[in-house]
Amino acid sequence: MKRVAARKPSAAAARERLASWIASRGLKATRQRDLIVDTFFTQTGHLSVDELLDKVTARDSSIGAATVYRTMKILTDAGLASARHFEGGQTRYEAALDRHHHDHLICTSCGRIFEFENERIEELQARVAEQHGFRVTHHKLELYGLCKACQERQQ
Amino acid sequence: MKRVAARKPSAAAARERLASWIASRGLKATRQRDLIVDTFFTQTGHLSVDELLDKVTARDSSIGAATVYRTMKILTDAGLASARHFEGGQTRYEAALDRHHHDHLICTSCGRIFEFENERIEELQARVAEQHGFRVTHHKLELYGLCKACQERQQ
DNA sequence: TTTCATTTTGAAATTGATTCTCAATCTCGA
DNA sequence: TCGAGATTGAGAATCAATTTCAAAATGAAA
Ligand SMILES: [Mn+2]
Ligand SMILES: [Mn+2]
Ligand SMILES: [Zn+2]
Ligand SMILES: [Zn+2]
Repeated sequence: MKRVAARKPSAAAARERLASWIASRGLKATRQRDLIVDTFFTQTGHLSVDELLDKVTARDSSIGAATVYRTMKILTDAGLASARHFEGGQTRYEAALDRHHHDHLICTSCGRIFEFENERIEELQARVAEQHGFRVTHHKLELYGLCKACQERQQ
Repeated sequence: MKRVAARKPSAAAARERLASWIASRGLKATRQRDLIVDTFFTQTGHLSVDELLDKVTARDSSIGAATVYRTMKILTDAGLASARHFEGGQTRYEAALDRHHHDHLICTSCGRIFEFENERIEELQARVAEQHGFRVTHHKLELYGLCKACQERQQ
C-alpha cells in the first residue's frame, strides 16, 4: 500500500461531505471525480479549470476537460467550492469549506489575488440594500490594481 | 428639414466630444456611427449590445452587429460610455459623461439595475487597499438579489 | 455473483458573446 | 476630383463553457 502525502485536514472533510452529497442524490462515485477533487483540495488559491486540468492530467492523462468542468460544478453546488468570476475570462474556483465570506484584491499585472474581510463594509452594503428595499443574496467586491511587488518592480 | 426630437443636453455634449475624439486621432465620421451613438444617448440605463442593436436596426436594418461593438468600444475609449460586466454574459454600457462613480444593485429576478453611491464604502475600500500596499485602478461592487417589487410579487 | 437501470465519461459538436478578417465602400484633405 | 487610409457588413474565428452521444462504469437488487 502506497504512502499518501499529508493533506490539509479540510480536504478529508470536504471529501466526506462530497460523498454524502453524492450519495444523497443518486449520483455515483467515480475514479475521475475522486482524482479531480483530491487534486483540487491539495491546491490552494484561486484555480482556473485550465490550471486544474493541467494538474489532473499530470496524474491521469485520460481525464477530459468536460469532467473537470462537471466536477467543479458539483463541488460548487455542494458548497465545497466557490466559483469566482474575476475580470478577463475564466472562472476560478477556491475551496469553500469552513471559510468566511471574503472579498478580493486582484493585481492586474501579475495576476496575484489577495483576500480581505471587512465587516464595516459589509454592514454598509447591508444598509444600502435596506435603503432600496433590496434583499441581497450575494455580492461582489473586487479591487483591481497593482500589488505592492508590481509597483516596486515598475520602479 | 426634419424636426428632431428633443434630446437630453448631455447627448449633444457627448456627440461633440466624440467628434473631437474622432478628429484628433485620424478616425472618420460615418453615418453608421452617428446613428448608433445617437441611439445610445437617446436611451437611458444599462444597455447590452444586443438591445442597442435592436434599436439601431429598427432605424437602419443594414447596420451590422460588428459596427455596434466597434462603436461602443470607441465611446468607451473616449470616456463617454462605461462598460459594465455584470453576472450572466453580455457587457452592458451606460453613458459616462458628467457622471460620478457609482455602484450597482442588480435584481436577479427582473434584471432591473439600481445605482448607489456611498462615500464611506469607498473610503473603507481605499483603506483596505492601503493596508495591502495596493494601488487600486478600479473596483467593482455589485449587490445581487431581489428588488422590492420582485419580493412583493413573490408573495 | 450477475443483472441492468442509471449515471458517468471523453470526444466532439455546439453555444453565445465578442473579435477578427477581408473585400467592397466610404471619407476627407490635398 | 483623387486616393490613401478608415470603415463597413458578413461570415469566420475565438474562447470558455455546455451539451450531445455512444460506450463504459457504478451499485442496488436479485
Ligand atoms: Mn478567495
Ligand atoms: Mn450605472
Ligand atoms: Zn502584482
Ligand atoms: Zn426585480
